[in-house]
Amino acid sequence: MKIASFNINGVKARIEALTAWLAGSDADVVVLQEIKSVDEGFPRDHFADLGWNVETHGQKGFNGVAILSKLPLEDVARGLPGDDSDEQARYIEATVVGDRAVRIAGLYLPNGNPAPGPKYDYKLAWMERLRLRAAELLTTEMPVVMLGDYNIIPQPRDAAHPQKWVEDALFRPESRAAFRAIQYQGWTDAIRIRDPWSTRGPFTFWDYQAGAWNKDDGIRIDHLMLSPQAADLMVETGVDREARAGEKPSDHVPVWIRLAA
DNA sequence: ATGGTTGCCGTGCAA
Repeated sequence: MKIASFNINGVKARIEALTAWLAGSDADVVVLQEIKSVDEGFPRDHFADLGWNVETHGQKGFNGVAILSKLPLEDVARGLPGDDSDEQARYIEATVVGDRAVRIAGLYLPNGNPAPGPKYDYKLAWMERLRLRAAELLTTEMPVVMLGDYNIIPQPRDAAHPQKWVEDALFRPESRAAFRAIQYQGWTDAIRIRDPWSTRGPFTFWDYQAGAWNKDDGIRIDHLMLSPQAADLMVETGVDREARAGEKPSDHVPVWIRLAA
């Protein structure tokens, strides 16, 4: 079972690029972030005609997450638990049954800039809710893949120029500590352990501004976090870097994992 | 150091 995450930065603006990438990938399950669409506006029929089951958790104008799956999706849950007053659409879960049942948690973690400030406070509060949900997911002892745009640069080697990010919400100590607090519950950072001694990258995001892609001025903020039961099934993982060079690209590229499930 | 881009929607905001 191949599982991917792709922050597409607008599903309607990206429908051609996304369709082309899906056709060239053999992904079975894809979580999307920043669909920037309400549920009714999502081009559901377009993807259904291509054989995808579609579950969305959308919002007007910004945010919004979705799951596309070739396999049936069961027990779909929308929204991150822990704050009924939170209106932002950033989290969706579902179970995919291949050879094994795998719980998928697709997330779009708040950016948090400018920091400090209310947006940073929201980011950290959201991460505390995610920590609690992640702990619950581990107790199921299922293979769980918790993946998406975390908006966290875990370590200096995850940025081309880490000194540029020291004041940024993606790299501030509190953000990184909150990420570690989740990771050290027992989650495996699939892209990092693919090349554990890398001193630079791989990157998953390059800003549209200032020629960041041409200078390879990237950061690694899209992550695949695996429960122990999922990590045991891991056979391959990758970053589809070439997607950033295509026509009308997203500023993120897909990250993926293949499980023996 | 500064300025640099894109998407949603029809303007300023979010990233």
